This record gives sequence, structure tokens and C-alpha cells, in this order.
Amino acid sequence: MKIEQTIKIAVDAIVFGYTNQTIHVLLIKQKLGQLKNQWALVGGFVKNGETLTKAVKRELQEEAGIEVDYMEQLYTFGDDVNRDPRFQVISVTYFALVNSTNLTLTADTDAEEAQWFPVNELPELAYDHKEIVQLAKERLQRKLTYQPIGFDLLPTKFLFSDLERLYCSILEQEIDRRNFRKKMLSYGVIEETEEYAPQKSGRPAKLFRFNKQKYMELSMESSGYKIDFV
Amino acid sequence: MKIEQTIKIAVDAIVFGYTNQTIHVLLIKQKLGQLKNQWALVGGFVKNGETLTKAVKRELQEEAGIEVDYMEQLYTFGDDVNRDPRFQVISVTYFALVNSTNLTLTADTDAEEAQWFPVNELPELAYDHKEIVQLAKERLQRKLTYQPIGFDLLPTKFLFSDLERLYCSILEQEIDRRNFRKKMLSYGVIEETEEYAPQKSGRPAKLFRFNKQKYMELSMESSGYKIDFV
DNA sequence: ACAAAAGTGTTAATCTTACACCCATGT
DNA sequence: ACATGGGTGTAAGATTAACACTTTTGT
Repeated sequence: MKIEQTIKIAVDAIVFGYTNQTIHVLLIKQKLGQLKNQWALVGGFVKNGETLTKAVKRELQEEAGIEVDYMEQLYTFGDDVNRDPRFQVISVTYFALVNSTNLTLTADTDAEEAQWFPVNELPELAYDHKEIVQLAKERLQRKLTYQPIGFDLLPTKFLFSDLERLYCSILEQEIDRRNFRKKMLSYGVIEETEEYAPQKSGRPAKLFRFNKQKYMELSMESSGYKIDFV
Repeated sequence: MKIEQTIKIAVDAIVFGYTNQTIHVLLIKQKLGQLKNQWALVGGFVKNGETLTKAVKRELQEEAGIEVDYMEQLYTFGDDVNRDPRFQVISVTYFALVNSTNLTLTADTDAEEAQWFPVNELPELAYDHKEIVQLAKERLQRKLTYQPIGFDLLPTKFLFSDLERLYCSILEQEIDRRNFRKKMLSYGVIEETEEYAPQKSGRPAKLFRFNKQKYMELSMESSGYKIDFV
């Protein structure tokens, strides 16, 4: 069998982080090539013999010095033959989340500059990356309602109010505080710690922790985890 | 920039059809190559300049002479470097449905033989295709509950009882006939026709039709379509 | 004492589930 | 008249949605 394929395979990562009560996306400023100075997603070509997952993790490390806390495949873009102006590139994109304690970036080549951008204030993006981010945003919204991925955006111990603000900011809607807490706690996957976080003002708040173990048990038996609001 | 990539890109399609009250998967018997006589999914390498979607449609036409009624990307397999024993191949897989009036297969090269298999009685499959089918089956199950894709497996006009059996067979569970009908009709996306289908025995049954228009309107405003049962 | 955020329950409305008998036809 | 599958309603239970005051701290 003869195959003369010249199509290239790349991976790109859409990494979400949560700081200042806002969802952010990780972007890289291209310092080389014809797209110099444009912002783009972390990504690059897959090496021979490398798996897709490894390629993404390598790029994340190389371009931003970051390790993510959650990652899953998002979509493969290959229906616009000219999405990369140089030649035909198919991009397998990944959706990733980082815990807000691990947000520090350190691009280790000086070919790039990595930076967090609030998801609603993105600069112009190279290639079709705007479209990719949009898709990722929708995935994040939907996923949040049926899987406990919000916890991968928060520190291990967090305030209930932060969790709530996280949901508000991702889902872009108001949430009833009492109903939210009631429902969240009803699944038994969040536990109180004995610690309190001092607030700038107001009553001190208990810190909570996500119990992954409990969630696993829950999802085995019932698959009934669902957090959605009107 | 130098890129010496030797990884190949393939597409594979998991096509579901519904006959004899059972979900079937379309398979191809390899008549050439080292995997001769093994059953596999429809698929092949992407040509230079070809989009992914076009590649899948071309393969479906070439290998089975079929046009599908619904298609979406499923997943890209590339984390097992040896999934193809010959060389590194990344496969972008597609999930497809054919209307049960369009099931006729006509492989137009004699390199292959196309055949429908009941999803629970599959032969040994080549490569990692068993895993792919499994993933597709799960997607079909989940998708059925929040999108009206069941209608792409039935003729334009269908019996309510067929729709119900379709859901039973895909979701692998019993369904209360009254509650199912009530809920389905409550969305207003299914309309009665004036026609009756003569039954082998028993009371003649009305034929129904899916109103895509209505569904679009519904999903614009509320996104509240959900068909799930315990 | 007041400002600021945390914490907490009840009720009405809606949706879901469970369940059994009559209907229209062909033989 | 009987066998076969089609067609229909109701009531109890569960879930969701709406809603406002008290608590604890710092200033």
C-alpha cells in the first residue's frame, strides 16, 4: 500500500484557569514565524512515535511550563483545508483545566510568552483558534452540569461562595445561593473541613473539600449527579 | 520550520442502522492486505487536500455505496502508537446513522464486502475497532436522551411503537409505554399523520412524523428536550 | 452600631413514576 | 369470539423553584 500523505498533525490545548473570580484562557504570543506577535493556543506538531496526549503535555510544558489538572480531548479540526496558511494541518484539540493554585507560567524557551486572558476579553487569535476557544467554552459549560470538573479549577480547600461564583461565571447566570448549596451538599461529594478562611470583611467561612472517592461511588451506582439551574 | 512527520491520518466511520428491531453496525470484510478476511469499520486514509468529512463520505461511498443521514465526529484515536501494526496511524472516527429505508449496501469495488451486524453480535474486529464501536454505542445512548437523533434511524413516517422499541433497544431498558408517549408528544416535535399502517394483527396504528422545524424552535428557546427513564 | 459576607428552611408548583383497562382490527 | 397490538388517564411521590431573615466577624 502506498500512501503519499503530506497532511501534518498538530495538537492544541485550551487551558482554563480561574483567578479573580473570572475564567481565564492560556495563550501564547508567537515570537517566530510569519504569525509573529499574534496570540494563539498552546500547541504544536506531533512527533513521530509520540502519542497525542504526550504531545499536548510536552507542548504545555515547553511553551508555558505548566502541568494541568484535568485534560480531555475536545475535537479534531480538519474540515477547513486552509486553516493553517502554510499547509494542510489537522489539529487534535484538548480541553484542560488547572487548579487555581497552579497558575504560574514559565515559558522555558524565550521563543514564547505565555499569559492568562479573561475568557471574555480575548485578543485577536491566530488560525481558527477563536472558534476552538468558543467550542471549549461550550464544553466547559455543559460539562460543569454533569461532572464535578469545577473542583479542578479551585484549590483543594475552597469556600462555598467561591464554588458558587465559579459556577455563576462559567454558566453566565445567577444562581440561588440556598438551592445551590442544598443540591451540592445533597450528593455528599463535598465535605466540610474544620478550617475557616478569614474574610476581608464579614463572617468567617468554612473551607470545603471535594471528595473524589465519594463521587466515584456515586457515579458507579446512580449516575445521578446533575447541577443545573434556570 | 522543518517537520518530518511520518504519522498517517485515517478516518473511520461507525454507522448504525435499525432493522428487525435491532441496532446494527456496518462492517467491511478486508479482502486485501495482511488483515485479509478480518472485519473492520469503514474507513481509510485521508487524501491530500481532502477534508476529514469528505474523506469519510468518500469511504462510505466507495466501501459500502451508502450515504448516511446523520454524521458527527466521535473521537480521535492516537494514544496507542501501535494501534495499526503497519505504522503509526491516527484515526479520526465518525459516528453516523442511516435511516432504515436507506440500508442497502453496494460495495462498488470487489475489494470489500459490506454487511450489517447486530450491535450485540459483532465478529472479531481488526485494529482497535472494538473499542471504537463501544465508544460509539455509549455516545448513541447518551445522545438519544438529549437530541432527537432516533428519527434518523427510522423511516420518515413511523409507528410510535417502533420509536419506542428503538429507544428500548438502544438504551437496553424497559420503557413505560404511556409515559414515553406522553413525554415525546409533550415537546410537540412529533406530529400525527392521517395515515395508518396495517398491522399483521391487532388495531391499525397511526403513522407519525418528526417535525425538525419545531425541534429547532424548541431548542432555540429552551433547550429543554430530554428523554430519560429509570 | 453598622457594614459585609456566611449561613440556613419552608412552601407551592412542577415533573416523574407507577400502574390497568378499553379499542380496533384480522382470523 | 378471541387474539393481537394500539391507545389512553390519574394519583402519589419526588424534585425544583422561589423567597428573606439571622449570624458572625471587622471596623
